Amino acid sequence: MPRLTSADVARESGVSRTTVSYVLNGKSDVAIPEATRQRVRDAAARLGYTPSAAARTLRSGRSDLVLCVLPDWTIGPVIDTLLDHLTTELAERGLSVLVHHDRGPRPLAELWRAVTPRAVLGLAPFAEDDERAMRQAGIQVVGSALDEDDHPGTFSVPQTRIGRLQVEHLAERGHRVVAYAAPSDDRLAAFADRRLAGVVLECERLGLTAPRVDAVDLDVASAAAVVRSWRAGPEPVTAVAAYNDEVALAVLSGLRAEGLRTPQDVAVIGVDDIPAARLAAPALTTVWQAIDAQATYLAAAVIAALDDAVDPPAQPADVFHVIARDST
Amino acid sequence: MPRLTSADVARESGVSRTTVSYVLNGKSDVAIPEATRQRVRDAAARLGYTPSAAARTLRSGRSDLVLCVLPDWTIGPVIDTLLDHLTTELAERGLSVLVHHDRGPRPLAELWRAVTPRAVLGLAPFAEDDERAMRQAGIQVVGSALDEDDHPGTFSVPQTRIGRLQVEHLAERGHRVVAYAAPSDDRLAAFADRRLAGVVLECERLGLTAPRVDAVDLDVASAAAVVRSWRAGPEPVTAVAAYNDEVALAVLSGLRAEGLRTPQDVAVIGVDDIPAARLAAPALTTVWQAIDAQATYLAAAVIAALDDAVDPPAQPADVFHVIARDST
DNA sequence: CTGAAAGCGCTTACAG
DNA sequence: CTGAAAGCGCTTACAG
Repeated sequence: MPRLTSADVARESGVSRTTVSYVLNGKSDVAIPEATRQRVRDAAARLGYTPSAAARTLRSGRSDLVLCVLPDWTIGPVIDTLLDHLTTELAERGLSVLVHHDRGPRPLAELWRAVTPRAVLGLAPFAEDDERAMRQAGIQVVGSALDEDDHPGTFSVPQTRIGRLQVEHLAERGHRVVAYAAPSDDRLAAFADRRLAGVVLECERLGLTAPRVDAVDLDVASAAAVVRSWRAGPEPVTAVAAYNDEVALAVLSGLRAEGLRTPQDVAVIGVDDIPAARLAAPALTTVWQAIDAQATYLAAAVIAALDDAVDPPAQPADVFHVIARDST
Repeated sequence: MPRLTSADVARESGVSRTTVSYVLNGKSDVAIPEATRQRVRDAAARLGYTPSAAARTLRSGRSDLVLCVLPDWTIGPVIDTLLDHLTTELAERGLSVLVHHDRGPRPLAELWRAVTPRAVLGLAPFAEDDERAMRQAGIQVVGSALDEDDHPGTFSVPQTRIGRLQVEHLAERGHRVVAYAAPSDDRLAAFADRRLAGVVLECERLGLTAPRVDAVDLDVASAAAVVRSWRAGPEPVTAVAAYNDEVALAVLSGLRAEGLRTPQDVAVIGVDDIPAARLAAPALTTVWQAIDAQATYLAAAVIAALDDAVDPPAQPADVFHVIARDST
C-alpha cells in the first residue's frame, strides 16, 4: 500500500500540490479563498494525510524534533519530572521531545545525524567537539553546566549551591564536624564532586572543620562501617551531608546499625526529596529542587535558541530549598 | 556553510556518487576494486562526511530509529534499567533507541509520523487505532500486555503473577488475613488493578479471606489512618501486599506511627527492590523483576519483528522472585 | 567495473 | 489566484 502524498490530496480536492502545501502549512501571505482552503483541508482529513517528515526535513533542512540527551547516570525522579514538563511545554510549540539515553559505544554524532533534530538539549555537559559539530550542522545546542558560572546558551544547575545549603542548614543546628557521604557509583562523580565542593566551601566560610569524605554503598553493612570510622578519633562527626536521598538513607541505616540516634548523635541531610525520604524513620531532611521552574526555564531556553533570540531567558533563582524534617 | 554531500566525496575521490554510495554502504555484490573502495572511504573520512538521514529515509522509506513510547506513569527504576539495556542491545544492530514520554495532548500519530521509525515499542498497551495506523504505515509494532495471555507480537509482563507471588509468600509465613495497599496515583491504575487481581486470585486459591483493599498515599498520616482501619474489626489484617516498594514504605511508616511491630504484628511485602527497600527499618521484603532477561527479550522481539522472523523469541519465564528480608 | 538518470515527497521561487 | 518546475541528498535499476 503506497504512501499517501500531497499529490493524492491535490487530486482529491482538485487543486495543485502547490496549493495543498500552502493551505496545509497555513501560509496566509498567499491569497487563497477560504472555500478552496476548506476543500483542501477536508480532503486531507478524509484521506488521513500526514506529510512525510523525511521529505520535509530533506527539503527544509530542519525537523520538528528536539533531542534530549541524558547522561550516563541513572535517571532520578528529578530528571523524570523535568522531561515531563519539557515535553508538555515544547509540544505547545509543535516540537516533539525525544529522549536518548547516552549509553553504550555508539557515538553521539551518529544519533543526531540520524534524527536531524532542530535542537539538542544536553542534561550533562557535551564533549567539546560534539558540541561544535552540532552547531556546525545548524543544530541549536543547549548544554548544561554544573557550576555557578553563567555560560551563554547553557543551563546551569549549580551543584555547589546544594552542598552549601546542606552545610548551612547543619551549621544552623549547631554542628561543627561534618562529613560528606559520596555515592559509590563512579558515573555520578561529576555531580558528586561539585556538591562536595560546595560542602567544602561552606565549611571554610563558616569556619568549620574540613569535612571528612567517604563513599557509602547502598547497603547497611557498608554504611555502618563508614559511620564507625566517622565516629572514631578525637573529633567525631555529628552531621552528614549526603550526595542524595538514597545515600542519606544508607547513612541512616548505618547509624541505626551502630546504635546511634538521629539526630541527637548524628544528623543527616539528603538531596532530592524522593518519596522514601519523608517515609524514613526518622523522616529525612533534604534539599528540594524547584523542578517546575527549571523545566520552564529549559523549555524557554530551547525556544529562545530556535527563535535566534538575542536575550536568552533569565535562569531561575533560588531553585533549591531545604525541607527540614526529623533527621536534623 | 552548505551541507557535505556524497557529491563532495565523489569529487574528492574522483568517482561517481553511485560508487560512493556502493562503497559506503558496503555493497559487496558490486565488484569494486579494493583500491577504489579505500580511496572513497579515505575521502569520506577526511571530509567528515555523514549521509543525510532525511534523504536516506525519504529514499528508502525506513529509518534506523526505534521509538520507545513510555506511558503516562512515572518511570520507575525498572523502566530505566530496561531502557539502558535496550539501547545497548539494539545499538549493536545499528538501531538507535529514542524514548518518548507520552504526555500532554499531542496525538501519538504526530510523533511517529515525524520520526518515521523502523519500529515502535510500547511499554504500555497502545490504543487499537494507533496500533493499526502504525502497522499500515509499515512500522513494526511491539506492544505490551499486562496479563498472562500471550498475544503474538506483544510483550507481556504478567502483573497478576506479582500479586500471586506476594500472597504466596505471605501465606507461607502463616498469614490468613491480607490487605492490598493500592497506589493513590490514578495513572498507575492499570498496573495496580492487575496486581490486585493476582492478590485476589491467590487468596481464593489458598482459601484465605478476601483481601481488604485501600489506597495509601505516600505520607505517614494517610498510611497510619489506613493501617488503623485494617486493624479494626473482628479479623485484623496481619499482612500487607503493597503495589510497590514506595507504597510499602508508606505502610511501614504507618505501622510505626501506630506503634505496631513489623513483622510480628503486621508483615509487609513490596515490589521493585528499589535501593530504599533494603535500607528501610525493617529491611523490606519485596518482589524483584529480572530486568536483564526482560530487556534481552524485548530487544530480541524488536529485532525479530524487523527481520520478519516467523518465530518470535520465547518470553522469559520466571522473571519474578521474592527477596525475603525482615519485614515478613 | 563505473556513471547518468530517475525518483522518494515535499516546499517555494517564479511564471502566468 | 493557481500551477509547472526545480531541487533538497540519497539509492538503485539500467546502460555502457
